[in-house]
Amino acid sequence: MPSAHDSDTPPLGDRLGYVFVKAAWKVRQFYAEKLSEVGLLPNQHAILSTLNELGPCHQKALAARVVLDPGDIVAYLDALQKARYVERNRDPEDRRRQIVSITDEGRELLVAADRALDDVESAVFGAMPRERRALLAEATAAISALDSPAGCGD
Amino acid sequence: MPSAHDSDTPPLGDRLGYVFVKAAWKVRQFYAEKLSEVGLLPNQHAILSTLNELGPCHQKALAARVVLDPGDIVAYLDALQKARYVERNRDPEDRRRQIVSITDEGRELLVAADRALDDVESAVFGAMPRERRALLAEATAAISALDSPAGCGD
DNA sequence: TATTGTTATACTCTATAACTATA
DNA sequence: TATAGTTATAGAGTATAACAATA
Repeated sequence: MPSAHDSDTPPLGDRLGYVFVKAAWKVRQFYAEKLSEVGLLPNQHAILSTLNELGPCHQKALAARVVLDPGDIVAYLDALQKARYVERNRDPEDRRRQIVSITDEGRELLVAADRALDDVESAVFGAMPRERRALLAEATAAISALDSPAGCGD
Repeated sequence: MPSAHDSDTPPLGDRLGYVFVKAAWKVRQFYAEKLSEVGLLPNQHAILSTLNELGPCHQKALAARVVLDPGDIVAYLDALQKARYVERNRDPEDRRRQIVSITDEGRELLVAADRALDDVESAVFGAMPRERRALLAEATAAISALDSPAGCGD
């Protein structure tokens, strides 16, 4: 079998990491589709949700929390600010900084967005047996906690 | 509490889908970093691996299998062909089509790439007990099998 | 098939302004 | 004060990736 794979080259479907990433990509698409119904990108929802959770905060802290490049958050905030979902105000204590806060309109939109996302979550994960869902949560938490795979950062 | 979230707007970290996607993104970055050591992009590895698994096939079939837009696979194949990792030959039975096949050099590179990915896989998932890994594979497969979340495509 | 263009995302580099510390 | 160094933000530019329209 000249072109068949051997044990050194497993099919992509046999790689747990590959199917894991593929499944997550699908979930993300479901999120994105749902969020587009309320006119939000996933990252914009993450920003609104984080602002609502933390309260007003500096752009840098916000970028760190939502794991966005500080150079990229500007455009997201520009769009959200233009639509009046967030406000930016100079910090009077350090005028280099902007304090970003969610507006009442932003909070309204966030509620609608989260309601929509609840549908996705329950559709994707709600059908699973409880133990399977718990396992998935555990496994993802363990992976998120990895700094860099051991034997990978050499 | 004017800015605190209520039950309608859970923190992002409480959404299983969100942490799932975030963990998978991390895994994908590990893959990408490792693959860059052998000079491959993730999609290029997927192409080589698929060609090795399926044998020579048409670009369209290849694109469908690796879930790439037929209009995007061209550039990946151009690069792989230039580096002699794949060959493109006109199908004698339908000279509009190209038959793509992996070369011996391509297969060598694939072996090296897969060996590198094995390191990532074992670092990320190797710590899990075998049964748990199997369950995780099941859970992700179930998600991948979803067409569109029920109650989502209305 | 291939080309072209658009969008989303991610990263890098540079510029500007404002702060801090020190001579 | 003046100067140097740092920080927060902004903007330009590049790269991967997914997708749409058309040749």
